Amino acid sequence: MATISEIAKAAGVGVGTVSRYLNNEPHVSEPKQKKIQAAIDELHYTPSAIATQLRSQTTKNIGFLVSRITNPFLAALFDAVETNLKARGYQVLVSQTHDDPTAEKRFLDQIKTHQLDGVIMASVEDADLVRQIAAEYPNSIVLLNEEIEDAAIKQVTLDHYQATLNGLNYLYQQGHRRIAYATGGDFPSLRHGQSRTQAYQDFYTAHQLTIDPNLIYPKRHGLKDGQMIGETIAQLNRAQRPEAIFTNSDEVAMGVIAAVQAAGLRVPEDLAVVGYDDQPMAQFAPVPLTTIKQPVRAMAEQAVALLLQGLNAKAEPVASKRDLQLTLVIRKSA
Amino acid sequence: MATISEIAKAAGVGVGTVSRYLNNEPHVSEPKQKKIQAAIDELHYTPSAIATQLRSQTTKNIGFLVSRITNPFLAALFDAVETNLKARGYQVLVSQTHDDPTAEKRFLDQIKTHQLDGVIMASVEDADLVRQIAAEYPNSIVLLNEEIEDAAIKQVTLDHYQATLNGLNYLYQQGHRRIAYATGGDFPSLRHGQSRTQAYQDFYTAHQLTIDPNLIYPKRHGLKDGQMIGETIAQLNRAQRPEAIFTNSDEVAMGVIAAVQAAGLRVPEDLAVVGYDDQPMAQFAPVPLTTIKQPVRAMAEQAVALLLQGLNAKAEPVASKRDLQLTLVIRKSA
DNA sequence: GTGAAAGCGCTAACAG
DNA sequence: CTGTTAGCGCTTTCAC
Repeated sequence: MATISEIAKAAGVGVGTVSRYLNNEPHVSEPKQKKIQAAIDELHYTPSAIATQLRSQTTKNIGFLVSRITNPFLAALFDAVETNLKARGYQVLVSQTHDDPTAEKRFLDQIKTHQLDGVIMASVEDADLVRQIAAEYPNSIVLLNEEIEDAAIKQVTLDHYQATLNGLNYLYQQGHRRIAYATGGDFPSLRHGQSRTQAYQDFYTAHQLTIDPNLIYPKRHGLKDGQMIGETIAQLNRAQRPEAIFTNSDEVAMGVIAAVQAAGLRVPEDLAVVGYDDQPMAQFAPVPLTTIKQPVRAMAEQAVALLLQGLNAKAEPVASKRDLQLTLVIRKSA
Repeated sequence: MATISEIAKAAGVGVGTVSRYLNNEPHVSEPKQKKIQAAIDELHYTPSAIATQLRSQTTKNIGFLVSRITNPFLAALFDAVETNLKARGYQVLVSQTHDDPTAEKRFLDQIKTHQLDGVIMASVEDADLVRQIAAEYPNSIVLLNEEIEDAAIKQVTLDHYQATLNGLNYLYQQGHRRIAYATGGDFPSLRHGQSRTQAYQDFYTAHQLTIDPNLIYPKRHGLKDGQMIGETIAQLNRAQRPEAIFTNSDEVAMGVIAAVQAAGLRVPEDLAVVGYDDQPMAQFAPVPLTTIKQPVRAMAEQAVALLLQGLNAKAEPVASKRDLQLTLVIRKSA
């Protein structure tokens, strides 16, 4: 594997000149340019990125952390982030936690070892750890799709509280009073979904209704989980059964729909269902899904801008908050 | 940011000793170990991964190339690959081509610049380029979900020909004779899908049927594409309309189902549909999908083993071919 | 056991 | 314009 000094020798010039030529700097005479290029071609030379990284103390690598990329919403988020970052000359490294905090820790360690210039976290397992690392490297971390109560942490924030309220109120307008709620994490979660859960509680209070604890499904976020919830609901008798369910992800919603339909219930007549995210699949569900659309592109853009403005001195403009609207998309399921 | 020599100085030892300590090598006396550890703690030292990489000429980074990670099947493949590789101490870097050959080229360049120890390609845009790079770095590239006619290229191969034939024969047994075919790429593609397409042609020949060119849909692989195909089919009159359609991915199949159902046709009575991949979503489709299941885990394992055996001297056993079965999963759509 | 020193391949500062 | 040199932080001989 040829090195820069071999090229220098072969071209009969100094290594500095080769370096300058490689980096398109001025002050390299025509004849030497030709000789250098000839040497490069002949020896099949390719500069070593690692050496450059060591020199420049920067890798141009950004880490992206997710619980699992098979979650379509997270995949869409990654898609947008990667496209964005690649266009700016960065490579993206993906790590999945599969809900394991140690995986998150190992991931974050890479910023300490300088393998990563920065990270975008679309999942967080251990909020305290994140706070701690963020305190040490405030410019290298940004949260996307997760929010932590901490002004010092860069994060993309959306008004999930209001969006949830909108969804719930829509259901209310349709005449539903017994509305079940399937959270994405634990209930109440300390982070993601906290504001959604808060909205659920406030909604009940505002309408002077009482929450039926049996209608809270603090399950995980998969299709299978939704299916289990749907089966549970289908077994309830008429009085116990909720009239509608607000879920925290389209996947859960689709699982619910499949299960209740299999049990002979109709959607939305017997059970109205509202999803969250507006995944592409949502409109192709057995009953097109009413859901809350997240502005994936804008979210990714803002996350990237937030991160890059911390890495580079030259501040990039951060996407405006105005683009970060969550909107209720009404379809046939509710 | 503390460096190893600062630690050495603080601990009153030589850098070599610190390095040995860090790497758990023997020959470091107890007292020095303590002093070194104390210095490390005090200065918050973390070794620089880049320097180690430059020294060792290896990054422990593997690249994974896909057209787009939002394709659920590719996401599942990545999930399996990443999990596998992480367990072996490697980090995975994802690049999406979005069907752009230049993106593929930039990606492959990283193996020349030694940013990546190796790559797994789950998509290939320019087969010639891949052949060329693979010839140069035979140990650093493995193909997954793509096959290129070239014995010198490491790749995970499956019998798509037979699987396609099985799917088609199943449709034949159900009494269908006019069977449409939606390929994943161009028809005939030179790579992926080539064997599937070949099977389609051979199937027609074997049953002494004639292929109706109008029943070939050489579209791309998304939900939207499937939807368009479905709309096209729905507009055909009874005589022109196919009785069944064999698609090259579940996404396309689901798009087709949604569109024909929307147009008032019944599945499978008016149109039987067979998918490919057996994505999780497939069983939750409006009509649970008959499809061909790909052994994702085993495929990923074999790809990783194939790659690692090339990178390390110590040969890892490659997963057996026997696990790489494609199986027809019969559900309600056909 | 352990310190000193020589690089890994590149860039940037400094003389000419 | 351009060659030389000094590191970036780490590992690995090689003596002592």
